[in-house]
Amino acid sequence: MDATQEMSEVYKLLGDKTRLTILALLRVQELCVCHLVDILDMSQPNISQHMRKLKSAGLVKETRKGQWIYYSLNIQDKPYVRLALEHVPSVKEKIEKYNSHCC
Amino acid sequence: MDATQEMSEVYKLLGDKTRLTILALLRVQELCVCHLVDILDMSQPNISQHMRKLKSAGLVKETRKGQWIYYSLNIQDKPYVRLALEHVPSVKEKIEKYNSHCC
DNA sequence: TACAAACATAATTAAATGATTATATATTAA
DNA sequence: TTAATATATAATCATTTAATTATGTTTGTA
Repeated sequence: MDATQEMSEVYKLLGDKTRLTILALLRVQELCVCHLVDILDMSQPNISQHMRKLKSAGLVKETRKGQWIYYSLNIQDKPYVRLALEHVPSVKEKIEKYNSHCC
Repeated sequence: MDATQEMSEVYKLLGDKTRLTILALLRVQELCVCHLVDILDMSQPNISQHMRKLKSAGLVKETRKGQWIYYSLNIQDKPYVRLALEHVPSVKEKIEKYNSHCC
């Protein structure tokens, strides 16, 4: 797959409001699925499916912490994704209440 | 429509290899439909449909020059689109032969 | 060990999307 | 005015996609 194709595949992933918001949230801090379900008010399987796509594209990575699986950004090597996320409106206020506890 | 939604709509448009290439080509110079048909080796209606989407999202504008309709970028007010296109692999070699004539 | 919680996966469905085919419109040239 | 060229639009079709529903897997806990 050529580079332009790869870029368009990534933009396709950003081309969904839910996923774009998830990535913007993860730019603030790592989060587990239950956080995302709560913040975005969507079903758990729906969030999981989005995370699977993001993960298989290499945009996020996961870390299990006991019962919870935390997702974080994995875009060091994708400067254009970083730039894209820098332009997404702030989501910090959506996230602050989750700083210390899980669901 | 909120700003994040708008951004995701734009990324959805970039999330197609044909359209991403068209935008990269237009970054080099304005082009008419017949150029794009020729360069991308796709059907005229197909290109026209893509141009309609790009135009209705405000990413390109058109100028009629006699028989031909030239498209050009219209992204002065969309810095994140400019940044995105700066990272698309160069398409200059695809375009050079069209500098002076039309189809 | 048994149960509950967190998450993933699979199957299904409805809607959106890209491409094709056919046709219409507008401009230029004979 | 007729024909040809460039482009747009409409209709159709196959594929993809987001979401839901149902079920499976793993981890922690009673």
